[in-house]
Amino acid sequence: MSRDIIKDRPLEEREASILQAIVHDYITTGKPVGSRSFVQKYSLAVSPATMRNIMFDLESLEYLKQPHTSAGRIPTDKGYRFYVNSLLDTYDYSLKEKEISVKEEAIKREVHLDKIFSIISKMLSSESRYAAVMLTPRFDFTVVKRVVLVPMDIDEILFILVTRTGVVLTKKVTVSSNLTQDDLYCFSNYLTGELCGYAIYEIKDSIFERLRNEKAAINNKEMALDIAQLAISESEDPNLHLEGIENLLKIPEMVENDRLQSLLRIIEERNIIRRILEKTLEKEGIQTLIGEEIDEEQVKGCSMVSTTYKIGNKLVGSVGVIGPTRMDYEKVVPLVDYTGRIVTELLTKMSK
Amino acid sequence: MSRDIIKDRPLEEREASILQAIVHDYITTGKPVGSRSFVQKYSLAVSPATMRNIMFDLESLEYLKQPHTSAGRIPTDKGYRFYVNSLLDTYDYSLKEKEISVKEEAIKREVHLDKIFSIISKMLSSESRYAAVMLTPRFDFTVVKRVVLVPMDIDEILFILVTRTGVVLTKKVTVSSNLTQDDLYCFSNYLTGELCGYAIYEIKDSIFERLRNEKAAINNKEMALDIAQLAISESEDPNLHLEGIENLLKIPEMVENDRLQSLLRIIEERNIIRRILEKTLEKEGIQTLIGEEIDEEQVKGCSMVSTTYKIGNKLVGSVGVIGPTRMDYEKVVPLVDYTGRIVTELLTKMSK
DNA sequence: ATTAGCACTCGATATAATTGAGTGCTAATA
DNA sequence: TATTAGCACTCAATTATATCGAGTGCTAAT
Repeated sequence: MSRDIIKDRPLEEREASILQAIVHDYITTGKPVGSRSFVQKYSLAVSPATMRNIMFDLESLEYLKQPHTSAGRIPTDKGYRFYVNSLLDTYDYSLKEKEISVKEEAIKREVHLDKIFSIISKMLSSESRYAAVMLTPRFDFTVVKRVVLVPMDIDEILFILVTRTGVVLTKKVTVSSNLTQDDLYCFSNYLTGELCGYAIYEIKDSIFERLRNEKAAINNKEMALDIAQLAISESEDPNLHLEGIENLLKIPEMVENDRLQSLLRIIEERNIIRRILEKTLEKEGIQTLIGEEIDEEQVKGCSMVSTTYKIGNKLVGSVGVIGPTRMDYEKVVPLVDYTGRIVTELLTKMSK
Repeated sequence: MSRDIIKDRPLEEREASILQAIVHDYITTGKPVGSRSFVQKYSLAVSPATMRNIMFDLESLEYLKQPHTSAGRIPTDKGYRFYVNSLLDTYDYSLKEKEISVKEEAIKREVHLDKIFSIISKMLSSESRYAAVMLTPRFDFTVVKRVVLVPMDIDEILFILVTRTGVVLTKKVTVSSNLTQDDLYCFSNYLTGELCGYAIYEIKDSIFERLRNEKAAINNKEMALDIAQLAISESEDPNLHLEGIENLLKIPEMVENDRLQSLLRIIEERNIIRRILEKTLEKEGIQTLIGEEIDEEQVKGCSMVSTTYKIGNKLVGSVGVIGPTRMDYEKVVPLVDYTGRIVTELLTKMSK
């Protein structure tokens, strides 16, 4: 073993496996790992002194650190990173399939994406025992399939927009002039004809304008467009789900002193998480952000495991878990991966 | 002043006003109120000794208590109760109108009750700086106004049910046989005709059964009924909104040691709150539950201020605020009252 | 390269001392 | 009779001090 202090070199095999074990131990117990108790606990064939030497090396290489001089070692972000990377290399994702019971039947009949994503997030948070986060697809990107107007009252009509994914937008619109059933039927057909196949954002951006300048074959075209435009205008996308914060309150280290502040900011400033998740959209697949790798001043001592999901071949959102840096990655990583694939499958099936 | 220890007697005027002041002081500062500092702070024309005598009496009467022998006094539940009752007597609810800005425009076009109640709850929690709770009307009680079936795919149709309040239920239903536009139009009329005017629960309970045994004037009546029944079957009412728990995390006394457990239980076991709120439905108007008056073992050190709201003349739900016993009742009571009236107004308007 | 031995560190825990805002009681006063 | 001044007492909170033990780094022997 080289006692030379080199800041960066590949780990020897033994070092690597010991580092793994240390990180694992710390994740499960939460107590700094000391040399003596460690060799004892795992009945290792080395003396505490040797272990100390190894640990010293790992500390020089910045995989471990000591909370204070006379304490055991805990992983640094780099240590966690090493651990997680090994996991990622070796993991067999094909397992785990049955662990979650997705309420597919209920989801199949649901037409509000928000509800669906709520169900998924709740599932993920309760399964992981951390907080689940989910960035939902921008509604603006979904493609219109059909528009239906339904009379509700003498001066109110219901605007229904069905998208290609099966998601439905419904809004009430108040109109001044009296419209007959036939008028509405005619409007519906006109709007469906003109808007079908376009994404919401295209419609907002240019289609409306074009249609207004066009000559149409129906009476009262203006009114039909007014109705549609009003209903679509503020198609809010809250597009961030955050579920199961209560789980984080059960983790002692998250509640302690200043860490609670991090937590509060996460809850309140949802934009922080949104920003983080949006960044993960740049690359497909599972991603882990450990401690300081989360590049937000406000958030300290947290990690995030997330993955992207797709509709067909297009990345549309991501879903993941937020928890303390000392997170059970071994359990969470495959869980998140699995969830991502479920969502992809679900959405893709819907949009066919 | 009678130094006799009588367990219950009406308070003298001075005692009452001092009790008021003590409770108020404790609510704002959170520190036990001591005799010396109290007379000092408010430049009262009595000596600390006199104040001690009065406080002693108030303690004998169980309006105040001492956290420990050599500390100042804090209110008991009975003390808070006295304070709140005086507030209720004297309050001028007519103020406060403009303090909240209700996003009426957005709400008007919203057809999903859940969304509307979400907005209201969020408003209430951010305005009160405590957690808002809201029990929504049972969807089962709402009355059907119209049913519309819309084709979505070759084997999928969209079931839309408009209720008298303007709330819309939408569900996807998969059908085996091919249905034409005309079929659906016919179904829609049939279902509207038969179900209109009935409440969902009636339909579930008996109407379906009756219709199945009846001879109908349309083809494929069975299929129409199947569709409707499937869509309505699990008309979930999550019917409890809980918003702004993060506010409670900012209150030191809620985070401390065991109190956090109460909080966690509130979040996780939503049934607790549901139970409490359901009880408030028995009586119209504002209600306050202080400390132990909340008859749930799990919840300690919390108070709830709630009020009922109506559709027309019928009590349908309640809305309120949960916070620490040391809550700013003076602010919260009229706020909750106002919110309740807003909701009543809103719903009543919708259902006309 | 490994290990035994040993002095040293320092957080955690326990114990004692100090402080200060509070009390109750009593006797004098308005 | 109600109020007040005076005084001894209480006790949580703070500060100071001692002890313990699991941990370390270093050195010399294996």
